[in-house]
Amino acid sequence: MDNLSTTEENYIKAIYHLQQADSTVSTNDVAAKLNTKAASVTDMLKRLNTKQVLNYEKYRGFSLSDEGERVALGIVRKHRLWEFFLVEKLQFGWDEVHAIAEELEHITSKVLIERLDNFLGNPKFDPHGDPIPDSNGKIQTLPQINLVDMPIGETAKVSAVGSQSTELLELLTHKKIAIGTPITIKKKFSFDNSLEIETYSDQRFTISRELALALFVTKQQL
Amino acid sequence: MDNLSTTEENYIKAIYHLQQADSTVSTNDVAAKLNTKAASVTDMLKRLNTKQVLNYEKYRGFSLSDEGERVALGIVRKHRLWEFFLVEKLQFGWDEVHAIAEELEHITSKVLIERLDNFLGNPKFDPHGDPIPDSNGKIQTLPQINLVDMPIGETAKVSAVGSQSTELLELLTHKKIAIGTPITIKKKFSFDNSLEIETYSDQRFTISRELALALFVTKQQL
DNA sequence: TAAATATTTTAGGCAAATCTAAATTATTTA
DNA sequence: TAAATAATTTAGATTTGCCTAAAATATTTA
Ligand SMILES: [Mn+2]
Ligand SMILES: [Mn+2]
Ligand SMILES: [Mn+2]
Ligand SMILES: [Mn+2]
Repeated sequence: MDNLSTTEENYIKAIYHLQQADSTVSTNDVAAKLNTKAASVTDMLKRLNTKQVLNYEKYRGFSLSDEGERVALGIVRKHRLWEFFLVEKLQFGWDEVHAIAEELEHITSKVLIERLDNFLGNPKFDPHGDPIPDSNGKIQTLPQINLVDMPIGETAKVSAVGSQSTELLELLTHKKIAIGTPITIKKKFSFDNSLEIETYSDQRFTISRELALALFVTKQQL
Repeated sequence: MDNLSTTEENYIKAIYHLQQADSTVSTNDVAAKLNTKAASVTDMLKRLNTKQVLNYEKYRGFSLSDEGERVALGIVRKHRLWEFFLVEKLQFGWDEVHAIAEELEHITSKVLIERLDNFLGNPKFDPHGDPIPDSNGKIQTLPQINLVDMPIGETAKVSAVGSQSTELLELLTHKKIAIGTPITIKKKFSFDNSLEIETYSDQRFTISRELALALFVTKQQL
């Protein structure tokens, strides 16, 4: 059920992520995500169907098989563990690691990834707050909500970011907000939908709606 | 001068290593090293010639261009740094790392390898004792000799091994010999060409000619 | 040096992954 | 519901990397 090419793995992962966001995924969705053409996607869908990782009926749609999902989770696991390594051990910024992890996720050694996991202390979340599947493909999901949906007076910890852009990282670094930072909503201004928040006892300031939309929080401990 | 495929990189590295061992390299040599066929090698030689990494004239021979050598040293650098990482940080045995490094050496990020180098403490030699080229492609060569060529009474440190087999590793582990271990030649037996050696003050024993041939030593400090 | 042998290259073909353009099928809209 | 539009698939090419068999060239040997 293995011996998949890097290209096939990238398709499987793309379909997995698209399915997470919206259970019905189209040929065009995949083409857009992978910067390729619909005709190329159709070719690949037929191959993935033959390889049993996809259930595909032409013109009717497709979805990952159980085996396909297992494969996808394995790639996601590798991607996120490598991202964690790059940020924690090699001092990369979270905005720099995605492209590198996109290559590292295809290194095939099974034992390598298990040892890397141990070396890193078996992290449960990557630098963007996304959960790292365990070796069985189990994902520890956090009950997280968008910061704009949190009621006034409540406190929760930043658990994930909705974007990996350099611009967001720059802003968060400047405001000393990171994954794990506790945030309390102090006030909401309806004029521009900005929010007044408190991070530590002495840190109280206003953030834009755009920024709040890019932050997810949870009351669970990370 | 970049955008080389993994396959092209593997050919360049193979030609580099073959040139190190013997300055004239044949099509068949490359085919043997890469487990492929002479006709495939010829195809690739033409492509590498077009890409300026190889000087090639049909039926007359070929050799890496300066640019080709630069590329080769970059791949060797990545290969050996990753091997060092696998052994030092992830507790792999030296006999397990080659295949994994064979994949990792093709990860493209320039900054990744520089940060990895720093993270590892800028090692000069890989787990097999082979020198790691610096970021400019400079190699720190040690004046090393084969253990069988060392005179009686002299002491030197193990600097490299001539094989990466599990069998050799098992034997060296059992005899407590590693890269850096000082060895003194005590006696040579002409009957079977075995050698009596001393490692630490209280460790004195005989090794076979086969084992001695697999060990290289240097008087310089590692 | 001429024949035998070995090496290298060419010819022709195949599979993976991609593309554009055209055809087919599904969905929307009037 | 029929036409228009959108989505998907097919047809036919291209590039990379590889193969086998045959041809060309180089080297060795008698
Ligand atoms: Mn990828
Ligand atoms: Mn991530
Ligand atoms: Mn390789
Ligand atoms: Mn090595």
